[in-house]
This record gives sequence, C-alpha cells and structure tokens, in this order.
Amino acid sequence: MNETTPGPLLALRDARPETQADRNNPGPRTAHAPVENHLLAALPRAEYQRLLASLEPVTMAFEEVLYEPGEPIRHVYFPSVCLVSLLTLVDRHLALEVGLVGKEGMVGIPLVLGDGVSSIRALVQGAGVAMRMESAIFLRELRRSPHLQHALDRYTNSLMVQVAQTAACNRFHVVEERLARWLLMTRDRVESNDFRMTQEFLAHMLGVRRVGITKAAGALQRRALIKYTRGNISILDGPGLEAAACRCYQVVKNVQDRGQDGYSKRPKKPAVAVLEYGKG
Amino acid sequence: MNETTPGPLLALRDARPETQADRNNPGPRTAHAPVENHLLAALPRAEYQRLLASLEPVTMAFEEVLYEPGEPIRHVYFPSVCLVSLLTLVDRHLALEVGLVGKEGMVGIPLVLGDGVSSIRALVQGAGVAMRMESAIFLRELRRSPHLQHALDRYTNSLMVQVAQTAACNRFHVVEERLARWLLMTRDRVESNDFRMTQEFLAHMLGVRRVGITKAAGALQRRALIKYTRGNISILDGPGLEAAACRCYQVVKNVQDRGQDGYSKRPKKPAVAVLEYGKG
DNA sequence: GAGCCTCTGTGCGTTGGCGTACATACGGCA
DNA sequence: TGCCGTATGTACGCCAACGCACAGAGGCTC
Repeated sequence: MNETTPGPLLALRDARPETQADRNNPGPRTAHAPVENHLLAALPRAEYQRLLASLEPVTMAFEEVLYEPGEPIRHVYFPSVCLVSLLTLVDRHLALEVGLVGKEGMVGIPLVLGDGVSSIRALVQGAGVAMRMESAIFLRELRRSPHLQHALDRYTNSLMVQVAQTAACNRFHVVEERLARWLLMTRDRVESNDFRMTQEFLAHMLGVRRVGITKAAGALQRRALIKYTRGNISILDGPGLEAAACRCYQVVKNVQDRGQDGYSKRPKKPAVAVLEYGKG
Repeated sequence: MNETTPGPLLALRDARPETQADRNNPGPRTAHAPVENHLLAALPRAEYQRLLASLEPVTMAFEEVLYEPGEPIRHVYFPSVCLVSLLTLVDRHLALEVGLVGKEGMVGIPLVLGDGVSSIRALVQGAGVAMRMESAIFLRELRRSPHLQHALDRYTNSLMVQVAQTAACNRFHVVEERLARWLLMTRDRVESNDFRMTQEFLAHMLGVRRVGITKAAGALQRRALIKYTRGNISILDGPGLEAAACRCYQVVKNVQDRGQDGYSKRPKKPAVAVLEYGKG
C-alpha cells in the first residue's frame, strides 16, 4: 500500500466533454466502479450495509465547491475516486490549502465535532465519484455506530496533524519542497503517478504565484523527478521526489498510515500508545 | 466577556525567585485560587464533582514542556490560570505556534480523538496553575460523560479552526499584523492587558527572527497601541490593536466565542446551525 | 556604586517570493 | 493548414524577512 501502482491516468480535472487526452487515457470514471472509501470499507459488514441505504453516489466535478466558509454543511462526502481540497480563505480572495481528502477520509469533519457550519472552503480538486449522506442522517448514524465514531475520530486526528504540519511547512519551506510534497500527497490519494493539474491550479493550492510553480516545477523536471505538459503531470522518480520534498511529507504520512508519530525511528512498530475505545 | 477587564499583571513568565518586578505586580499565583477552567465549569455539578476526585492541581512553570512530538500523552491539562502553546516542529530546530490554550480549553486533544501520542510540542508560555488528570482516567471519564464529550468535541472544532486559520495567516500576513493578533489572543486568555513576554520568546512563537519582532513591536509602540520594556508588555489601545491585527483574530475568536463562523455579519445571533448531540 | 547579564535596537548584504508584463508553445478545431 | 485559446517560460524591479554582527540600555547582584 505504500507502493504506488502505476495505475491508469485519472482525469483529475475535467468534467467537460471527452477530449483527445481523455481518449488516450481512459480512467475509472464510471460511477458504478466498486472503489471503496477506506473509512466505510473498514466498518463491520452489517453497519456498512445499513449506512449504504442512506449513502448516495454522486459525481464530483472539477472545481465544484462543496462547502463555503460560514455556510451550513448539508452533506458529508466519502470520496471513492476523487480528491477534495480544504482551503482556508483570508482577506476575501487569498486561499491556502490546509488539507487534502481522498478515499482515506471524509469531508465534513466539523459535523463530527458538533459544528454544523464549515469554516473553510471544500473544493473538488480531482473529479470523480463520492458517496454522500445528508447531515441529519449522518449524525443519527454516527450516534448509532461506535465503529464509525472511532474511525472518524482517528481520521479527525490525522487531519489535525496534517493541518498543523502544513502550517509550519508553509512558514518554513520553499516552494520547490512544498510542491514536491504536494505531488506526493496527491499521488498517494489517487494511487497513480499520473494526474491532470495545471500550474495555475497548483499555485492556488500552495498560495503562491503561478510563476513560482513554473520555476519550482521546472527545477523538478530538470532533475528528472517529474514530467509535465499542459496539465498532465507524471511522477517519474517517486523516491527522488520524496528526497526533494520536505520531511513534512513523511511526518504526516506516518501518522495517517499507522496512527503513530512521524518522528519515531521504528519503521513498523505497531502503535502501542494508541488507546482502546468504547470498552469501558 | 468580550471586554477585557484590566486585571492584575500576570507573572506570565517566571517560576524563579520573586524579583522586584514581581513585587511591583503581585499576580494571582496562589495555587488555591478558585479560578476555573471553562470546560470544567460548564459541566453539570455532579459530573464536575466526580471529575474533581481525579483532578490534581499542578503548578505550570514557564517553558515547561508538557508534550513532545512522538511521545505518549500521560496527562491532560485543564488550564486555570496559565497559557500553553502548541508548537509544530520542523527540521528538528524550527518551531511554529499553531495553537494557544488557556482556561477556555484543554491540552491533550489527541486523546479525545483516540490517539495517545502527541504530534506536537506543548509548552507552558504563561506560568500559573492547571488541573491535570491521568490519561487512562481521563478516557474512562470521557466515556462516562456525554457532557464532557460534547464540550471537548466543540473545543476540538474550535482548535481545528484556529490551527487552519493560523496556517493561512502565517502564509499571507506580515509580522506586524501577526504580532498584533498574537497579543490579542494572549490578552483574551489571560484576561489582562499586561503580561510578561520577551521579544526572543515571541520570535520563537511566530517563527521569525527576534529582530523581526523588534521592528514590528517598535512600530506598534510608536502608534501607541502597546508599551513594553524588558519583558513587560502592556496593551494600551485594544481596539486600535485589533485594527492593526489581521482579520484572522476575529475569525477565530468568533468561532470560539459562539461556535459560529467568523465570516458571518450577524453580530450576536445564536448559532442556529450548531447541532444537538446525544439526543438520538 | 560597579559589574554584569539580559533585553532591545540598528545596520549591513542576501534571498525568496511578489506583481506585472510579455513571449513562446502546445493542441484542438475549423 | 492555420488559427486561437490555454498552458508554460522569462524578465524586471520591489519588498519582507533572513542571517549575522554589534551597539546601547535597563535592572539585578554583590
């Protein structure tokens, strides 16, 4: 699961009519694809079946806005094959991505924490499919299922780590390192080394000018770590890119993969300090 | 509660022998001061009484480290009169404050989310007193008390907002704005316009050079918004300082004060979209 | 009162990113 | 085949913050 299988190129951007590029790269865009969200997939069969009744598959179009700051959360989303960015807005026009949600997570964490209003913007960054559920139903199901609660608590924790690490990362690391990290995070979530993503959009996510991305991406390409042309990005050398990225990548990944801290040296030690839930 | 009462000067820094400065400013440093943590104070009397049996008052010394990244969380802390900084560490020596916890919160949120390991450093920034509880006991009590769960969930949400906003703030705003915001946040938590804080320490929190603080603080002082000498900082003009700070201050404060989003214009509207818990 | 430590202020040259403007190049489409 | 929109590359001056070094200045100790 750490190894990225060179999968088909995901049409991460377009919900527009099929183009030549798409025909060259038929991705898993069918809405009935049995790709599962990890949080849902980990539930006991019975609970999963019950939830399924209230879950509705939806197509996620590129640049669709799921939440806007200050607005009520109407649905939660469990990504199957898609990618959602969480953006903090400041000064009405500047934005910065603070979190990235794929099939490993859920969009709508404030609901889990008792807040029905989003304080961030949630934006579809990779088109595809997700399962969604109405907020009221979700809250009811959440109360019924300790397993779901537990899974979502753990995910909330990893999201918190991600956001905190991103804060420091944006403060201390240069664009090139951050870009490398971002590409790796995206790769992990779409499980492919190829995806569509313009420099303009990347600039928006990292909170820098497009020109800053041009420069950083150019440097990575010259080092033969990535390759890109007009919105098609390929990771050529994953390990090399990891070396080019800041350590933030590993820190966050470790917490997400194993629920344990990223500073530990022990490579695969089970998370002994992770506590049991619901057994009191 | 929005209005800061000009209270006694808190000895926010020193756990050293009493100095001239301390004698001039006798603060509420007695461990038996009946100052309450807001999360605890809001619990039903019976639950509060039960918790009290497992809570232990502790003195919080300046620069004491409560958690270190990767280490197990042994206690949770409910600040009474003290301030705790949450710091993300990167590259082994750089640090950035991503959260600030006073009497309105609790230190040890990962435990609430099922993770027994901290991914950040928690550092006492304002000396004083807190109530603490052993992790295992805390988890047991948490399971017994829906009220405590609810309160902590809500607090976790506001902390998440704070961290996310700080991420964007550090990316887009200049040191002077961020310093102003930080002073206001500290004021709100210690409920005093005066506190002790060297420029060196401030630089550490904001992730900038000490000289950067000198420049920014000098500018604020020239504008007669603050006054400081050798570690004693006074806010002279609160509203003026708010104007000098970035909007991030208000955004976070609004969420924390009322559990509602900071972008809304409605000044005091009760949080209609906040959802009920534990009533299914 | 002298000495000293700590805290604060100032002055360099450097740099990463900003804002803006314009130049090139790819690829779909007529 | 040529057009055109979009994506990418380059250039310029500007500025906030950096790293480093050193100069005052307040307040405690002896």
